[in-house]
Parts: sequence; structure tokens; C-alpha cells
Amino acid sequence: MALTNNQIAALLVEMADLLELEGANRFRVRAYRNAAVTIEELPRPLSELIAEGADLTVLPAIGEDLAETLLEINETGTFTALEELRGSSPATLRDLLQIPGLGPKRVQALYDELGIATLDDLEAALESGSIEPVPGFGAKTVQKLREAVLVGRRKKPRHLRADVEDEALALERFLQGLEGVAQGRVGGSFRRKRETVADFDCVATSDRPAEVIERFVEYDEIQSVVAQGETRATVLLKSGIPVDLRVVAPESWGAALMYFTGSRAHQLALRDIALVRGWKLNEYGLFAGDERLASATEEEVYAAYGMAYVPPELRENRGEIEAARAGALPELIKPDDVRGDLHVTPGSADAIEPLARAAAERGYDYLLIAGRLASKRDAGALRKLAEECARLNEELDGLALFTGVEVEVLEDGAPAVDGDDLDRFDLVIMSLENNYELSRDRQTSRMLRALEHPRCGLLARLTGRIINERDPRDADVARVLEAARDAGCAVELDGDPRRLDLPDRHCQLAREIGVPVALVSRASRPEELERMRYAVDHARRGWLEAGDTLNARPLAELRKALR
DNA sequence: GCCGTTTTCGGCCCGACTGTTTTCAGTCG
Repeated sequence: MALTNNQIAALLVEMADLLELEGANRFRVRAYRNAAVTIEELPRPLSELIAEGADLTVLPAIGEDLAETLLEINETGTFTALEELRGSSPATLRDLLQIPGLGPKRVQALYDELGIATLDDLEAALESGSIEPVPGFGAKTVQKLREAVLVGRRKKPRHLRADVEDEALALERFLQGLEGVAQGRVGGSFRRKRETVADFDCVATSDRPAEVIERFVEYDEIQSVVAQGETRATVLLKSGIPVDLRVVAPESWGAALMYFTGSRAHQLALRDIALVRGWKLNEYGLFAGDERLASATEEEVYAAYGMAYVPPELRENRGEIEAARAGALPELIKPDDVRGDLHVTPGSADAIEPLARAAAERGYDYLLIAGRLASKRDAGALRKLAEECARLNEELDGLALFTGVEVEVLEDGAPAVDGDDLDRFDLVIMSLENNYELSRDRQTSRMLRALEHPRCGLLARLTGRIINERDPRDADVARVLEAARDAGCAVELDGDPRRLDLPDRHCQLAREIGVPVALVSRASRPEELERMRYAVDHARRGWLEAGDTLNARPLAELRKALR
């Protein structure tokens, strides 16, 4: 079976690691890493592109050599150059690279001098004190390695953004309140609203950076200070989240905020453009020789490029730079654009009224109440939901309740329950649950079949992912979305921060293909309506404008869409 | 190994911090 894009990318990264250990030309190393990113970001399986006879050298960072390599990988599952390198040193050396403070040079030195090839070897050598005599290693380095080895055995977690939001905002307030600080922000993936966050990248401005750093490391929530200099510090919070702070002069605020908001790929792409024009972009500003072109605000820096301002959520080098240069960035959806929630799940008829009143308080014009229909037995409970909705529609002013039914899609693409039971609802939600391990082809045809059902109005849980727990299922999403468009069916974006399914890339695809996205909270209690916020954040990462969603439509239009 | 408004060679992002060094290499982001 053909390797997945991620598996292929992993081979290229392994190649880069091994070359690096060997001391190979660092640009050659980078070439493999860049190629790995390209393959990872491909919207379709590489094996399909190859089968169609596509010219791989048109892909960014893929030249003649790597195109050949990719063909070889597709054919054999590996490639000669990699196999040769694998034979030259122990595979476990790569594990050592994961330890903070150990890069390729030191790992190779430890292997050459002491034969250290595994984490266990390293731990033993640290115990016995045999490392310190090795050139380049001193007492402090050894001590740091001791600590790092303990931590290094644990996997670096990415936290759900929603889980660390309060902590980030508290940190931001602390930073902004520090004496001597003019401006301060948490940047990084937190500011880009990624669904997960590994650390907090902070930036602040001050005329006296060193003093700010001094005060910053006194923050109550800090467990340890990893590094502290004149303009930056790295600390570990008690919660285990690492924080980087960089302090620059006030005139560099915009450039620094951009730099530390990233993403890396976005920033590198901007730097490439600067290079071509003979400019230089760094955290201090955009420069032409000694002349400062822009730096005080992000808007100013983008304007100096002749680009529209790029919202942080879009800064992933997924086409936003080209769009900004062409003045074709989307006008991203805002929380205020949302006029209703299209999937809430009250546990019983009694739970509807509190949800409805909370929805009205949020200023919604409509709310879609859905119950699950797993077997014929549920029909009675669903009837009660519908009756309660009808009663509340009489009673409530300014809020329209719609009724929906959520049906599981079986392995063959048929709904778990079918027939007249589906006809009484305003919306039939076909939910792709279970069957996560089906092959890509079978998964795809299952979805296509579900979309053929005449009552299918909304396709939910398209990838079935649970962030950090369950990988998204593999399917030809572009084909499924095209079929959804042709069937007049929308796709669901679940605001549950553990799911955020559709993922942002698929939202972007849905927009391009022309499938409306329904933002939903799946709230069963009033306070969970708040999850709509995460759905909107994620929709923005997926390039969605208000008009790309069902939720921004006025009541009359929505009513038409549901029919 | 890639790439081209410096186009088939000669560049390739770059600044901060640390530790061990005696002026800088290694690592990180």
C-alpha cells in the first residue's frame, strides 16, 4: 500500500536528521526539511499525483533530485540514500536529538567519544560522570542534560487552546501591567487561534528591556527560569507551559509582533519577498539597507510590502500572502455575524427552554434543536422535542426554533434509521461516527453514498477527529465536498474545542468548492452555547466569510436553505 | 538540494543566549 503523505514526510525528516548528524551541508539538510513540509501540506495524497503523471518539480522545494526520490519512495516505500545513511549509525541517535540542549554536533560528539547511542546510554554516562571530560561539555551542560533527560522522556504536549486561554490572558495582563512596558501581547499560535498551543510566545516593547525582563521573571506563576538575557527570557510556568518573552524598542512593535506571531512559514515567506527586493525583514523592522521602511505597527509593515493587513488567523503560508498582494483576502466572519446556532442537543424536552432563552439573550434570531435518532425507539422522545419546540415558537418573540434529527451514517453510507421518521424535521444531520479505520476509498464512497440520501441536509463529524486523541479519518475530502455542493448539503463545523471538526484546511476547501458551512455549538446546556466562539475562531482560520456560512443568513434566507 | 527581477552559480533567515571559549560554536526559535 502506498505511503501516506505524513509517512513520506517522516522519511524526508529522518533523512535530514541523519544528514545533520553526519555534519552534511546545512542547506542540503534544510532542502529535505522544506520538502517534507511541502509533502505534509499537499491537499491530496502524493501517490495520486504520481499516478496521474504529475510533474513533481512544480511543487515548492521539490527539484529534479527530490522528484526522483519521491518516485522511488512511492515505488519501494523508502529510498536508497536514506537506507545507506541508516546503515552508517544507530537509529537511536535521532532520539537524542529530541533532548533540549543536544543538537547534531553534540550528539555526534557523544557517540564518537563515548559510544552513547541511546537515552539509556546517556543517562548512565551522566550518572558515572564520564561526559564532562568530552570537549565542549562542562559542569553546567552536564547538569542541564540531567534535568533535560528526565523531561525528555515525556512527550511534549500540545495543549488545547481553550484549556490554556485563561492562563495566556492572565499572563498578557501581567505583562502589560509591568512597569516600563509600553505594549505587550501573547503572540504565536495562541494569537493565530490554532486549536492547540505548545508554548506562549510573548512580545513587549520598552525603552529599558533589561529591567522589564528582571520584573517579568518574578511572575508568580513561573516555576523556573530557563534562560534570561538582556532582551529575552525563557521560563517554565507552573502549569508546565514554556514561555518565551522578547522585549524590543517601541518603534519595533509591529515588526516584533509579526515576527513572534508567525507562523514561521508565513514569516519566512515574507522574508523571501524582502530578499528578492533587496530588503531585510527581522524582528526590528523592514529595512532597505539602513533605511527603515516600516516597523511601528503590523499594518505599516504589510503596507510597505504593498499588501493588505493579514489577520493572524490566516498567517500560515496557505495562500494568504498571494491573496494579500492581490487585494483578495477574505473578509473573515466575526462573532457578531452569527445570527443563530444550527445544532444544539438538549438532553430532554425540559432542557430546550433554558437553551432557547439563553440563545435569545445572545441576540440569536434562530436556534436549531436536534435530537439523536439511533433506533426507532428514539422516535417518541424526538416527538416530544418537536412538540416543545412548537410550543416555544408560539411563546418566544424574536427567536425561531427549528428542529433537526441527527442520524448515524453506517459503514455502507446508509443512515442508521430511515423512512418517514426523517420527514418531520427541518434538517436531517447525517453524522459520520465510528468506522474510523476504513480505507480512504471506502471512507470516501461511504460519504458519497450518505450525500445521495434525498433528506441529507448537513454532513457532520466529517473527520471524526478528537484533538490529541483520535486522528482524522482518511478520505478524499475534496470529492466529498464537491458532492455535498451538488447535493445542496452543508457541512458542520463543531465548536467543541476538543473537536473543531471541520478542521481549518477543510473549511478553506469548502469555501473554494462552494459548500456552505454550518457553525454549531452542540450545546446541551446554556453555557455551552459559548462554544460558538471557538467555531468562529476556527472558521476564520479556515478563511470563511460570513457568506460562506449558513449562520450569518437572515431568518428568511435560512428558512429557504433548510427547505 | 533548491532556486532564479543577481537565472545554471552561488547564494540559501538571522538574532539571542549559554557555556566554555579566550573570541565563538552550538542550539534554539
